Amino acid sequence: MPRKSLEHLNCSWAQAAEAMGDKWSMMIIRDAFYGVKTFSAFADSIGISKNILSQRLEHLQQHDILAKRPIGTGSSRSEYVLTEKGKALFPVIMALGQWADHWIFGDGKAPIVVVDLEERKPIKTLKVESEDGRELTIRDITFAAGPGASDSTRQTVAEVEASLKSGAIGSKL
Amino acid sequence: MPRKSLEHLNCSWAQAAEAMGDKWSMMIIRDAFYGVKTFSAFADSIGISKNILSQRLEHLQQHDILAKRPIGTGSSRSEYVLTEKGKALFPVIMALGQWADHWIFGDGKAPIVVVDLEERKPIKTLKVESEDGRELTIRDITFAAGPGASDSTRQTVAEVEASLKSGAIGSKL
DNA sequence: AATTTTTAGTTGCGTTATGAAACTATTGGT
DNA sequence: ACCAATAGTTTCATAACGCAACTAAAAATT
Repeated sequence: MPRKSLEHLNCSWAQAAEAMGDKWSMMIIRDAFYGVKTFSAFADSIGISKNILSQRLEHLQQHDILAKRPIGTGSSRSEYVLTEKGKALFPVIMALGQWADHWIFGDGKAPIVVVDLEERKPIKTLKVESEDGRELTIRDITFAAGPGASDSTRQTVAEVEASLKSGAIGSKL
Repeated sequence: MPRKSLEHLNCSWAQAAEAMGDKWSMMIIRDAFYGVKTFSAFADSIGISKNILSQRLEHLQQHDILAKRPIGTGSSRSEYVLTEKGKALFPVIMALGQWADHWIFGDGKAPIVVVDLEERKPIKTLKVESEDGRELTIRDITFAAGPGASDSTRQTVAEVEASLKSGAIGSKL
């Protein structure tokens, strides 16, 4: 029984989970944002076995989140850096850190503070907002079938608007 | 060799990864936000084996992300719902979905659209911002030791400010 | 009221992934 | 030329996964 994959699912979160959804990949990405670049620096920083690290670096490269490139010019040694796609995880990583800061460590007890280099002050807490800037909770939104919805349910943006008026597919908590 | 845990690490991301850092937990949380509540609904929705689902629901309860409660009043059957701590993952889940929408499916091809119930329009893309509202990239921030930094490096907010002026511990990408 | 179906799990077992240590090969420093 | 560090790969015991079969209680159906 080969291990189950989520890759075939037409779902953003399934795809995200497949790309970075294990604890080692998450720690490697965190380290990459932190500025860690070399194999042994990753290994030392997160205490991962070298064979597993090797595997995960390969996985993250295949998903175009990390890229392996020669260190400096003309060196045959290499380093791992975030791609554009990887750097785009910035809001995800920040939101996750803020969540743990608040809900695991408690406010004012976070081991690491993320600071804006210009103002030298902690960054703003990420919030979900409507197009016009109202702060939203889970009760204020719904999930609707999008233009890339699977198979026969494919629809245009206009059709999504229509489906929203007549119930949509989302749910209230 | 027991499986390695990140629980002892004094790091927000390690704690977050330990709590929700595997693909099944992520999918269960996504489903919970979507409104899924019962054991079999989770199983059908994400195609997970029942023994693994059982384990993960237990894990998420232990981390106070999900709570098990009787369905309706006086019923002996139960359902799983997000706790306050679980609901606080809202920005994380939204940021992750937006990332995959853009970088895996491509804009305008997302299978699911998250819509503001009031305006009936897609929600705003989450961004990292400074305290005064400037949009920040990874190059605009640094990581500094916080008040809860481990062991001997513990310091006050004032000391963090001071350490920032003299180099800090963060890095540039 | 008796029967069937659904729900919510648990148990057993073969297969896969992980983790520690040992091993290799290349590079950098002295 | 020598020694240490870097960047992995290989080996093997053990833990976790995944399927199928099983159980027990509640809900629905006859």
